[in-house]
Amino acid sequence: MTSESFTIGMLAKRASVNVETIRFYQRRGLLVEPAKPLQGVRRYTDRDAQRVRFIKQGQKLGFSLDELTELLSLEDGQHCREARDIAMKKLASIRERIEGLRTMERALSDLVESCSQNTGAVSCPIILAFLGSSRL
Amino acid sequence: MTSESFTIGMLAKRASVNVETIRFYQRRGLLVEPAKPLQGVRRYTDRDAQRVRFIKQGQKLGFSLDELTELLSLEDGQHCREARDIAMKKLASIRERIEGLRTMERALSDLVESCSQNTGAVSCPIILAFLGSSRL
DNA sequence: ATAAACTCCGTACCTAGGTACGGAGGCAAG
DNA sequence: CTTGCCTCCGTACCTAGGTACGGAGTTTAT
Repeated sequence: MTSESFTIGMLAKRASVNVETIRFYQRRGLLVEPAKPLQGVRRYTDRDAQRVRFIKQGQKLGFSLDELTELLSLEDGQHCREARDIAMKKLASIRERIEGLRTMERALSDLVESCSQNTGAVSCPIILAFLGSSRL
Repeated sequence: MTSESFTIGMLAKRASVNVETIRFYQRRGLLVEPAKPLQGVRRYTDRDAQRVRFIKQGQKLGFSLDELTELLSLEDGQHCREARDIAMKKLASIRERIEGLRTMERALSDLVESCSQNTGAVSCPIILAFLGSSRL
């Protein structure tokens, strides 16, 4: 049922990306550009579509294209330790980002709250907080 | 103690940014470029330094330069409700980002764990998970 | 067989938030 | 009065991850 090979436009459709994205990945070295036949256009296979989906999937998990290039070099599934190391590093950085955002969240929600209690409108606590960098 | 006015280089130093950043903010409309005297160079005051620090402070809280432009228009402290609305929107988007990251964190830590249990190295679960997009 | 649709290829453009460069003029100290 | 920073100004460049454009060749459908 899976067709043998298809054009770049079909590949893009199968992987739910733009044709330009495919070309961009080729330029970035994430995908190999198949040789162009003397007559006709380049042909792609399911493996290419799978690779593009791999990239998109990885991006959803927060991996950069550089990191995905690294992961793709382990494609054969025989480098579990390396893949795990990359994933663990990414996990650590995600946890850091969560912590940073939580700090922002606390500071900001404190500000919003003090703003709500600010009757009379003498001066807005948010503006004050930004101007005086002592807190935050 | 506070000097009356100073040059762009001094302003940059006081606000802990590069001179180019000051100029960039002027181009973006976050800072007003003072008129250039016929003789000599432009002069800046403590208010300018305060404004730059406001921007840097806001960035730390996750505000974009566009949002800070908006906040700076409320500088007089008399628009508490508007400032609070902006802050609340930002708070909501920060909470969304935290949720997204937490989803990534769970998925990745599951992968790392299954990787650790993968003795024999038949095929790496991380690679498999990326290839088959069914899970995640 | 011809028009529509698609591919190929290079290049330019986009957001965000700056950084870097280079020449011309100003300014202050020795 | 000259050496050596500093300012001014425009423009180009950077990362990340693409998107858009345009002309020429190819393929497909009618």
